[in-house]
Amino acid sequence: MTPRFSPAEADARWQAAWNDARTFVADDASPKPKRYVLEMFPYPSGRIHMGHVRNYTMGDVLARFLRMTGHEVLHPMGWDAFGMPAENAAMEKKVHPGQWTYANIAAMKAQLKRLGLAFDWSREFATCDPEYYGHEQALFLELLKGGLVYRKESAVNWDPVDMTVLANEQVIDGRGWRSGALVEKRKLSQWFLKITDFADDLLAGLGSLDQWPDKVRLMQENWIGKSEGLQFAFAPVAPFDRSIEVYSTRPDTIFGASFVAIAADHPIARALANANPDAAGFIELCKQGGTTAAELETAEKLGFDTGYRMRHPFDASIDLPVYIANFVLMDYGTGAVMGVPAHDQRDLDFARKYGLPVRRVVADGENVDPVFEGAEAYTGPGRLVNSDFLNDLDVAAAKRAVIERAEAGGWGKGTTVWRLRDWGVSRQRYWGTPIPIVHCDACGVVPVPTDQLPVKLPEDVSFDIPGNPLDRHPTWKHVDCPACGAPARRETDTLDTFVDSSWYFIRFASQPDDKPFDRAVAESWLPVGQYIGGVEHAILHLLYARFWTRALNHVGLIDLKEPFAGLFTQGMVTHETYKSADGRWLAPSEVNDGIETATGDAITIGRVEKMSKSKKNTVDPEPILDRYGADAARWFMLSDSPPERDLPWSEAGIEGAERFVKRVWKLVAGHQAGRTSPEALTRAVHRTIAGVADDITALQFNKAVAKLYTLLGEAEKAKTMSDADMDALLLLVSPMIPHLAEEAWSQLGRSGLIADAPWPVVDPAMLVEAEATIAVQVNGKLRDTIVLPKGIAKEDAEAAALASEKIVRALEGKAPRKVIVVPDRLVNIVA
RNA sequence: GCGGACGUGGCGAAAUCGGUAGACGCAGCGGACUUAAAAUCCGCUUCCCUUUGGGAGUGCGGGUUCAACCCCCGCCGUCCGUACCA
Repeated sequence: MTPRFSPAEADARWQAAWNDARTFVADDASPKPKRYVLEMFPYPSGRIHMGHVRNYTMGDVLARFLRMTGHEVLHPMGWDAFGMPAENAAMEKKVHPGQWTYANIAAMKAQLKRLGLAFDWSREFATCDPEYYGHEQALFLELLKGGLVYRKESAVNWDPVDMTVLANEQVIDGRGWRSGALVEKRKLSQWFLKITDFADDLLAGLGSLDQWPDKVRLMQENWIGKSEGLQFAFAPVAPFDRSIEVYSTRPDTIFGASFVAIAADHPIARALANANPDAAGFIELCKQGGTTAAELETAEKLGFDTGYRMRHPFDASIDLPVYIANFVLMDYGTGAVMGVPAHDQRDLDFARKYGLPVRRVVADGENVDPVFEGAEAYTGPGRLVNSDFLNDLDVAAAKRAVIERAEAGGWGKGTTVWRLRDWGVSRQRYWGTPIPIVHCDACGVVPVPTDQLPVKLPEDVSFDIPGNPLDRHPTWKHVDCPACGAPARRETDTLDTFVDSSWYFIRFASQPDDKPFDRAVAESWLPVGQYIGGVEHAILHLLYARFWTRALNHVGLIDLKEPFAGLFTQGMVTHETYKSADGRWLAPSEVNDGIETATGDAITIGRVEKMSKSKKNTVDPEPILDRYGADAARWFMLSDSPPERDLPWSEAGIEGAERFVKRVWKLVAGHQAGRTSPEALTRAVHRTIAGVADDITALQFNKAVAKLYTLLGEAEKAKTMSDADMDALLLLVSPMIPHLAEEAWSQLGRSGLIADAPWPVVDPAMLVEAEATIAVQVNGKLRDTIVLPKGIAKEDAEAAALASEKIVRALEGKAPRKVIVVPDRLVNIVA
């Protein structure tokens, strides 16, 4: 045995061995039970970061463990390779986006390989490969045929910096999710996917995802935003002559209505603005309001009385004034609401400001007073009061009654309104999947025939000026119509990159040349058993992928609705932040022992935060691998913090991990064949086999790590260890520190790769202990512990406890009034 | 505002069903080895009291129970998500 383990030499050697033996190549035809482990594939920025290391290490441990426990495991890796950064690089560095992207992929792949991840690299692809996006174009056309794609002129979110359209999901606080620029509204002809067709099913499906975090399910539920209510028309009071459609989830409170409010860009408001400068001024004022959370919270409810009056549908004697109000949104519901101040907080604020009636129509306990006094609207349950034919009904029954009358009278309809909008997928960018459509003056929209796919991106493009290079390319868009042969134009928009990531997991499972995937093979792997990634994709990617899978199911391409059976969202890797004496952020490498190395000045240590370039608190994985090796880095990523929580990176932490790796090697190097273990050690080994298996299955790697530390400590103390126990220990650590495990396995003369060895078998007899340490309490306070045979009778345990000297002393002569015995755990004497 | 998660030593954290709180790691302290240091190994390490020993202790205040980090009620704090959604 070599006295030292040298990762610098051994890591690469074992990585090559796995590669040569095709150890981690998944076999579609395997008779073993199949498992699909997937981590969210990375954007090829050029360098991996610690977040990648953590993410992929977790998936790797699970994948290796599942292989060891008899599964055929699919654990693939690829690249989410289209997107804006490549175009930005093209502009800044005068390099083609493709060249930049593929160079980045090569660099990142080399880095990932150094981690020794058990990936099936034979299935690797990048979404910017023409093969991949060609198949994506075929799928797009299938969805078009299936009626799930349409084109519509609509107001879209325009990002003026990236010069492209954004989906609703990609606008955060009114700003582009990538550029951070304030989003503008523009009218454009856009391609949409009918995600709203599946709104109900996407919502219902969340109920079946019991291996997803509740948090993510809730976020999706809120995003889909189902609400049920009544949409109805208010009739005008002459001389006004237009009715107003409103939507309300509380039609039961209709007798409490005291005004109608319309959005600033409601057609009636705009018509009025043309005639009335004051109204126009007010509308202008509304538009100035900010959209950030803070601004909205403090924004005052403002209204403009149009002078119009609407008739109450159940009481012709009530006229409701029509206001233009700044809190009503045109793009939700009908852009108009009925105001019921007593039972809606916004309406109440508004009514108090403009002196409108506030009438109670739902009883708050005993309080039925029609004059509502409070400052907080009552939104709880209760029976209806002051409401004519609704009186005494509860809220739900009253809703039904109003909807029924509205429908019978023909002036309203029970309606479900969704927050979810159809997914606009057109992007005015170059580096994305070309939308496979030709526009012909005679034939209109013509799909590119399947045998002409892929529609490839042209190589000769320039990024000298902003805008879409495809649109200004001299020849690319000029083609003949596939239907009639007349000169026509290609669609120059490309698909949102979230389309690319909506089906890559299917392509990983099956990748024939002639079609996007083979249905039977794909179905044999899917759904993904365990999907691991950041919670930042809780809505965008995870909702789109769920939709896309349903869409493929809908057009008959796959028998699958939910792509990801299990989801795990891991925490971030964080690090302390440092600031210099004059307030500059400092990188960890610029700091030594509280001093800025360059200047010798004392620094300020800030909070522990997510690693980010702007705060300079990143740690590059590559030098860590150089210095400590892959196993220590992997071990640290799994240690201490529960995987769903943030992991604070520290130099001391990685050194601790390295210490563990060295200790394991030392144990192996000192191992002598043919000896025996003390029974306690063998018991510990079996306890640990069972415990670590449970912990890995539950993705509680930190607990598995703790158990392995304990076992190692016991093995070190024992001084002598059987071959079987030695092997078991190596097998247990092998998913986490595979390079050392292989090296030890080989040097101990074991045959084959440890990666191919089965998980050790637990001997249940070894889990049964002969004795139990029993806590003895007096009045609930611990006074002694006694060791008794396991399964001892309650009376005997009680007698042994009462015989304890410490207990006699603690009782101070008092007689026990009651004794509680929990078998093999404790005796509590109440005196 | 609404929704959710969380709150345990100096730090990251364990505690499977209401049953010995703090496993394991980091940092720290003491010791061994060494000319010395590093590395390594051994020991200690929740806080308080003078000890054999005792007391307090899981954000705060109550409650249920023989027994509460765990269940209930009310607060406080931190983080995340989200929004004039009618």
